[in-house]
Amino acid sequence: MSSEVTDPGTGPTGAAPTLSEVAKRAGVSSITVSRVVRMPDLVAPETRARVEQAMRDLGYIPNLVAGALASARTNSVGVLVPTIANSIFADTVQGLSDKLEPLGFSVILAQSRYDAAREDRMLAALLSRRPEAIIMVGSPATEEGSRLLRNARIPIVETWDLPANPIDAVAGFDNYKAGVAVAKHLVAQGRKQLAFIGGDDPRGTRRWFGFRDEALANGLAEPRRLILDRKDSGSVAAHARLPDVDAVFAANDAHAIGFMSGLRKAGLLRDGPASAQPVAVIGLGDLEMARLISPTLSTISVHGDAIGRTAATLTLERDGERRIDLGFELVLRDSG
Amino acid sequence: MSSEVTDPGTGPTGAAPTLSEVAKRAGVSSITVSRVVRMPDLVAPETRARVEQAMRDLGYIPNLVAGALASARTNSVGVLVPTIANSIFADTVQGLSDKLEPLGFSVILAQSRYDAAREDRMLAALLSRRPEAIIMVGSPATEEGSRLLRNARIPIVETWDLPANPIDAVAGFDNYKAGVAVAKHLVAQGRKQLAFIGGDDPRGTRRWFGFRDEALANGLAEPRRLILDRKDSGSVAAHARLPDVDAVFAANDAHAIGFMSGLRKAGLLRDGPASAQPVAVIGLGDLEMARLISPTLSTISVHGDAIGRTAATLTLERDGERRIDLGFELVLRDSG
DNA sequence: TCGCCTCATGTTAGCGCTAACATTAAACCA
DNA sequence: TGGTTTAATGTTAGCGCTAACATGAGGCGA
Repeated sequence: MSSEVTDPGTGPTGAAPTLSEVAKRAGVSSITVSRVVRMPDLVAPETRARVEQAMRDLGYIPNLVAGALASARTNSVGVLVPTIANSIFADTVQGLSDKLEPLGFSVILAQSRYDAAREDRMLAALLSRRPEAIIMVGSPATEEGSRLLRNARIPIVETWDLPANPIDAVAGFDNYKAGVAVAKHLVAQGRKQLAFIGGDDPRGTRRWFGFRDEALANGLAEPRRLILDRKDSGSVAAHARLPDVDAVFAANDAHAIGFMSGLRKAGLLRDGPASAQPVAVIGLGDLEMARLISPTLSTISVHGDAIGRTAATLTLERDGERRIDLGFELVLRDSG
Repeated sequence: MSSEVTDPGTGPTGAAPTLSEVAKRAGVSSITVSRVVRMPDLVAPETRARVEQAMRDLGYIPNLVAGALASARTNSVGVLVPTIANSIFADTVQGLSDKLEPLGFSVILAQSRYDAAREDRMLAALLSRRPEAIIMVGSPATEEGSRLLRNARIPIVETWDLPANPIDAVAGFDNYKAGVAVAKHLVAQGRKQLAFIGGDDPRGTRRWFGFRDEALANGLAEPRRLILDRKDSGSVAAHARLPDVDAVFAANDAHAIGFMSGLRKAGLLRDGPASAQPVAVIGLGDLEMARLISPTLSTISVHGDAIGRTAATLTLERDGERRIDLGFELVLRDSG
């Protein structure tokens, strides 16, 4: 009851208060304070109350850096994405972080910017923080990156694809099949001159291969492939470079919408249904926008947040299936 | 020249190799290895080469957790955003991380999900990792959060707004003025029945006040304010709840585009210029999409990535102006 | 030749915490 | 009653690294 106020708090004078300062103030040993923080059930209620009061008095905030070193558990996961801005990967980061934060894990975020050297640097930087797992979009671009991850002896989750020889766990979908599905649909619609626009990153390329192979398998001419620079704002101009095509698969919704904008300028966009479109456009990602614009965008819907949540689960559970195919859906609307 | 291969690498057998294992293999003391990692210039070239070889042999990855504890420098910054998915805050995170990663800082990311209690928990979680600075969107929602940050004695950067009494530094713009600018423009266009749609978070509310005050100051009726749930997919339905309005300011581009979709269904959207629109629509954020859809979206353009970069600079430089107004621009296109 | 400086490397102690193993007192039981 | 369990707390050592302060060898000017 009587709190022995020997010192009214070191206050925000000097450095942050430590466990042992709290311990001294509460008249217990530091390990008892540590227990109050981590396993309060092991401490008698009165002692606990005294310690909690001391923590409040001093404004104690546990130092997880020291705790991590002592316990060899950092309670953090490293997350590597190509980019976080304007990208569907943000959904994945949100999904995994929603799952991990309540469990006391922190997310250390790094961006590779689609640059293999930077990716390796970021992987090394992440690993030097000793995360308990690494979740990344795609697979390491270099042998060196792969080696780093293999030697780390922690759960590694590759996402957004289904690599043939994963390092450890996988949560993604089959990008090749996505390309196939789009081509199949366009062929069924009677389209003849197909084209693919998008980047040349591994996943985009896999989509392209599926798209092309299926077109060829159906007796169509080899589709054109337009590799757009990442900054190539929405590929508005792409249409000029693709005369005569009657169907386009864009590697993401932003490119698709940009392309549609080019079509509109050329008078080749209708507000009617897919069958009325001179040029069919299919995107990938299923942004919220896709169903709000006119004509509504047909697209391959992938569950970015589910990928994140699944990846989080895979980092936490070491056993069970380590290769989760979250699939995709071809959502047909008015654009193609 | 002759590398004395006493032990061909502990290999990926047991735990990660430590500084002193590298030291033993290279025949130096651990501090020398530490120097090779951190200040290579202080080490003689031959010694350095020997140490580097040992590091390679063992696959040594420095343990920054231990280094941080010993040096009291974590080389990390905590970043708190309301949400990262589908949000313009992703630009800010990208901006700051692009600036900080090359300097060896890691980004620890946390989401508050617009929840004050979660925000406080996340702030405490971030601080327990002893970041060297905290960058957050907005200001702490609670007194407790504020106190935590004030006591942390590290640079704190509040962004996306210009709070009257910032904790430390600020990089943002005046949300109130943004609302004023939009109302002013709509009034000049001859619009009479204004409405505001968006969330009721602090920044959205500030925009609303500016918007309302300016409308009233111009003799218009008090604008309607429709508070949308965050999940309220694009506010397609909002139009039904706002009959008779002839101008709408949406707190973000997604809401604006959703509202336009509702207008289109109601036959109230033209492909012509702003003057031809029965209902003017202005967004905020200037997503890439804004200029690709039809009609193109008029919007308040804010520089999310510049906010991030500026925030990063403010964490690194303790002196100089600590309140940076990045401004905004009213970008007029065809929607209003 | 001596004192002094510089360069390269080493020694020592400790960052703030936790794992693992005491220790003590009370509770329990046959 | 004495041994054994259980609950509550403490002691000790050390996680892997770095700051701060030695140490020693060689260079160098007078």
